[in-house]
Amino acid sequence: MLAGGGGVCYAKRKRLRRRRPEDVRWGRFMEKDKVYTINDIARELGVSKTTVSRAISGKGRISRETQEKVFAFIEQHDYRPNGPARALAQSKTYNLGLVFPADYSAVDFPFFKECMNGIYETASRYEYDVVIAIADDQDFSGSRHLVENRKVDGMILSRSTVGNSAMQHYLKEKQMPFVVVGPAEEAGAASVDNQNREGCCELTGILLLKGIRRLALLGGNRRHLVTESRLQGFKDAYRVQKIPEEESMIFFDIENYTATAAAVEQILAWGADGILCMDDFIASMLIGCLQERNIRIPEDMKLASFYDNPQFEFLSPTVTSLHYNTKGLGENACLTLLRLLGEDVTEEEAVLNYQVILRESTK
Amino acid sequence: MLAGGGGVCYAKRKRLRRRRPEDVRWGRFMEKDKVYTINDIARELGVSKTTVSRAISGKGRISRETQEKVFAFIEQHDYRPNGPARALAQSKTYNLGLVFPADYSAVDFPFFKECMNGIYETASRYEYDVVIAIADDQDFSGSRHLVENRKVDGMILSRSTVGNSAMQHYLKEKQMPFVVVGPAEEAGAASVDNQNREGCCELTGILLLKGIRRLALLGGNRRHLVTESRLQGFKDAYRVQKIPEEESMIFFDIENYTATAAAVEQILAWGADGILCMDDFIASMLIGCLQERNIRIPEDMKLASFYDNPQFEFLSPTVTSLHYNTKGLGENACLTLLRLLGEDVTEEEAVLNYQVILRESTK
DNA sequence: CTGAAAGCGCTTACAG
DNA sequence: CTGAAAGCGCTTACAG
Repeated sequence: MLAGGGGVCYAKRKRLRRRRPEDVRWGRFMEKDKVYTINDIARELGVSKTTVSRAISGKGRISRETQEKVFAFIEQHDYRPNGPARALAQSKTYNLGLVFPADYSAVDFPFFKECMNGIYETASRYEYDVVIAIADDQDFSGSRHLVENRKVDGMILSRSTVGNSAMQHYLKEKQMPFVVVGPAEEAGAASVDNQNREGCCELTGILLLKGIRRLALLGGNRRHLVTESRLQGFKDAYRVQKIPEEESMIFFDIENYTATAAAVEQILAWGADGILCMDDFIASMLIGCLQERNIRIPEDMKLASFYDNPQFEFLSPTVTSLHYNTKGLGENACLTLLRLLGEDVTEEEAVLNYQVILRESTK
Repeated sequence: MLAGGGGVCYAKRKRLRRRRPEDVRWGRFMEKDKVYTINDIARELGVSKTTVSRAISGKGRISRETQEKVFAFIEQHDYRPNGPARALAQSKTYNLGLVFPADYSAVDFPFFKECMNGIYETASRYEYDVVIAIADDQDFSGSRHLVENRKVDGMILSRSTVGNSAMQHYLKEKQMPFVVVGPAEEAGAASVDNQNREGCCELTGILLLKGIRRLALLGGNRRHLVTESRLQGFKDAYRVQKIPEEESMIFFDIENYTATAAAVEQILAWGADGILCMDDFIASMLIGCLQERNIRIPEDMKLASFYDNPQFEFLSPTVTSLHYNTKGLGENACLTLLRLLGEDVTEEEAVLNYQVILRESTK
């Protein structure tokens, strides 16, 4: 509602003549819930807007007294700086871009959810907002829009794929700071990662120690770099325990039931007694597939997986899996980016450890 | 890289003296990849920036010839308007806020993912970006930040809960346009919803027609309005088929395994021959719970669910469930909001139908 | 159809 | 420690 404005509503205002100084003085456009500008504060307090700005930002010398006066006013009238104005003056939006891959499956979502939560919370703590984009290697126009229209100060790429280099290259060329979650493609690019290789090595090692003799590995999309890291970890375990790799069988790109069933066929013919799945989605397809063939888990076949998706916690049998600190991963990605942006980040990084959770499927 | 600037890098620029007109004339700060402003275009083309602005926006009269000249230049130099500057001048950010609930469980994620995709794609089509917030009824400070710092033009609340009225009330008072996904709390607030009541009525009806005599309903969080809608649909089906409600048994707030097990106890004692779950998460816990007791599905107990989460597609038994057009829901939410913002939305809304997918669990 | 000018609400070198 | 002034890159009523 406008006081004295004659029923003029917000949405229509742009059709009116431009608001003029005298209108403000006369209170013609004063709303009940006035939105203060730095000018209003300066006027009311009898100081210059330079001073107000300094009090708020804390940059430059300012007397304690003046600063407190400004703070009191701000507090009382719930003043907040106008984002776009600040962004224009500082060439800084206080926005972070978060890029999701277009092709992630529903099962990856808990990963992205956790990651997003970590990023969001951390960004908020530093007064940044996060704007999203969805992109894949063929089309990252959404991300390009964010950089070209100067809507963000930096970006977080939430999954690195083998073919992602075009986008990373682009960002580097545009001098847009970015960090990638997972191994980075572009030389010198910042990245955060949880220890996929080490974790997979540990999990594989445990399976081997449990006496599994013929272990199969069901991998996901080979273009996802995480797949490669885990493969390395798998091989590491064989090396450490001096077991020849011939006693393993490896599959990739297991992304649907058909692929799973085909792999199972071979795995059974080969005589495996254990299967390691690179993610919970594969594990869930696998369980269905094995049950169909009346193969008992863990009696006939041991099973282990990654991610430790809470959705599969209640299935029977429960699946031994590797648990990551995904939220911490997001937090660290954000902290890393904030540092690139010149923020004074003093808080400690989250520790990105992993732990193997043993359940029925490997009993 | 800067031409003639002496190895000065972008990040350090703010420590340098302010860039002056003569620097630009002398090319002192010209980067290889110059970022053009509307002023540059005007100068190069020998027109005023007013004209350039008009050519770009298409507002006001402008000669075809001039417009084409401007377009050509823009195209060639890949000019994009500076977002913050435009936002400041127009009091319009071209950002939409998307509010996620803080408490959604992993199983809800496919829902939010689909919804988000729909929103993102639609927003992009209208040149809007989407910035996220995470909020619950107790704390919506993140959303408040978005409105108070004028970072968004409108908001989409991605789930309506019973206690959500505080936030909706706040938005209304601040005159921030918003639309809620699901039934709206605040009178007169815009909302989009898929037909939960109708869908649940249909699914329930099918179960009853299949000869299930004692049907139990396992509901989710009662504070989520979707729970209420589905309950109504459930009751509708009984009414339609003139079956007394005594032949049903209803539970709410089934959010963990303990609650599920407790409900199952009662359900079995009661002698149910069918169970309808309000979401896939409940269904997955239920399957585990029933298998533990060696109760066969569908022989001993029929089962049906909602959402049709692809993650559960490969489990055995496969579960009969209701499939929604969640992405369309997001699209429509976005279209509705864009209309509230005065955008000229001509495209048609997605149709939000639902369909029952029959699977093994009700055979 | 086009342009000069004022304005959006901030920040920041510069000069007291 | 404080302020006047210029600037960030757009838009838009107004006057040709």
